[in-house]
Amino acid sequence: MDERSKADRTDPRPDLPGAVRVRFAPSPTGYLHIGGARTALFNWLFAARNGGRFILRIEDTDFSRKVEDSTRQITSTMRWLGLQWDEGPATGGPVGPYFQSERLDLYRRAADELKAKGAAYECYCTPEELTQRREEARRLGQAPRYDGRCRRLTDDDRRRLAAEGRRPVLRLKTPTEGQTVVEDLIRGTVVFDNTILDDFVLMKSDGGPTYNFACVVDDHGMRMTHVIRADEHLSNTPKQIIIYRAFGWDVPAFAHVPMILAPDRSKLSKRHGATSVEEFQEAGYLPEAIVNYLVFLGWSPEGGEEVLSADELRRRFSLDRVSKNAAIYDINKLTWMNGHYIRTIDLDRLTDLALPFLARAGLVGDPVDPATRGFIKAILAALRDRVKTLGELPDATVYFFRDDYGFDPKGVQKHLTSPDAAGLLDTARAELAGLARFDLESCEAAYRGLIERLGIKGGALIHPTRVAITGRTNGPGLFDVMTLLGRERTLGRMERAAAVIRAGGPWPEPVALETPVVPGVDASRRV
RNA sequence: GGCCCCAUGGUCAAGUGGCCUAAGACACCGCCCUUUCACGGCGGUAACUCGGGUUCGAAUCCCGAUGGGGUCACCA
Repeated sequence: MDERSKADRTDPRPDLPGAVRVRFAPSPTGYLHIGGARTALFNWLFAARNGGRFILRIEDTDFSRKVEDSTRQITSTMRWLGLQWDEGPATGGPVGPYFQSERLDLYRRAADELKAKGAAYECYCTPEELTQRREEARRLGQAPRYDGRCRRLTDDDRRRLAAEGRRPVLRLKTPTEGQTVVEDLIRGTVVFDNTILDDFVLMKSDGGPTYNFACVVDDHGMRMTHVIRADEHLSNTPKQIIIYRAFGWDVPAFAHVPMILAPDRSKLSKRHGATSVEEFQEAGYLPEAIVNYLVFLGWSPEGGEEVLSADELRRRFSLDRVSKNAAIYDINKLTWMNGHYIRTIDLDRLTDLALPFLARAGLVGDPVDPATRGFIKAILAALRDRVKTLGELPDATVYFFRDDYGFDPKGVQKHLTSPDAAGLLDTARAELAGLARFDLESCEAAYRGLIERLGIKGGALIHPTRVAITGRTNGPGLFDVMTLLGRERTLGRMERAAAVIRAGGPWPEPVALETPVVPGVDASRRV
């Protein structure tokens, strides 16, 4: 039993701010994985809830080439989500550097310390030899473990082997009996038999640390009080605890959060479609929706609420309400939640968020002039509860920006083919033309009056008009659309439609827009 | 395969021995609202993996089986 891994342990470094210190330690793979984002979120929330600090550390010991770009990508996405770190890249902090690639001397010194203590030793076995022995063990049905033969090397042996040109690795002398116990804040007590461990590698022959070693040296060096990470690391934990013990260091508290799985219950990977938050960002999901959705994947509040703001979350998050079972992420629910945020956030903010999507589709300039911005804001007010992602905006709004919008064949068929449709449009157009003011109330009053006089159903006039001026059968209320378009464009479109009806077609095809599509996202939503 | 974790509806989940003839949300179906599509409202279909225990009583505790997942590198 390790008493030191209890949650209520004291701060090992009172001189550092925050009693609680947690970290998110991604490797720079080029994007922020959805699972990583949730791990980061849980850490961030835990720190906030406990008045602690959230540290970002980049685990780039094996990603020499594109570290900078990847880091930029990850940090910018984290900022976009609102997960600001207290210490880390760009912000710095008292226990940096926050890139593992810049901490090599720290690992080397730590390695020397273990070697001096006799807790670790050099091993000159080559990868080829090890692979060979592993295969042989497998063939004999034995566990492929390193046999510890280099533990017994003499100084002469080492000189000789080095003279052969062999570069050694550093291995830890692991206990051959007993048990290592992980007191996990989420899983409870987890016991591992030490016999399953072999003398694993701490430092590679190129002088770099292995993951487990770097992780321990850094978590200790950065004074982490809690290590909150994905479940897949649970089986690494006994190794890490043994490293802490070899140094004589305090062990932090561990909390292994359940994994996020793909719909087929396997580990989330690229073949499942969208796996990075950047992809969702591009498809028009809002950060608050992603955060809200992600936190509910594995955590639930005491009340039955489903929608909580980040501030609320920061006040209420707790590790003891994190569930133990892996969760499958459901794009449907995320999309629903996104729709919820689209229709409830501040309209000006929604407008700002929408702008880039419209610009990318070529519907508006970038930047937009104030008048256009106002126009877009008004459109959004009428349209916001009809879209679930920002990515749908270009298609849903084309006809406000262009006159070459296409006509839905079914809509035309249904509402613009009857012989008197053209006449009806003409009559209505004349009515609208005579209006003193072209506002929502006047338009509606005019139409209601006309409908009454003609003795027809509202839809008989409203539907044809809608298809004529928008090309489609759905959208905001007709009078909203009319006033948004203005008198001139409304009347012009009605006149043009009447002409096409009389000519018997043809009706323009829908224009092609560049709409960002996330693989796997759109497909599964279109049910 | 060894080791470890997990197991309530299609999905996320509440539930910590009696309040469970098991909440809520998404999705789905129906109805209502309505000029369309949405939004919203109302209602419905749908679950405690199985087998043993413990107990007066088990979704809740224990054991086993089954299933799913993770992990077993000089990757992180």
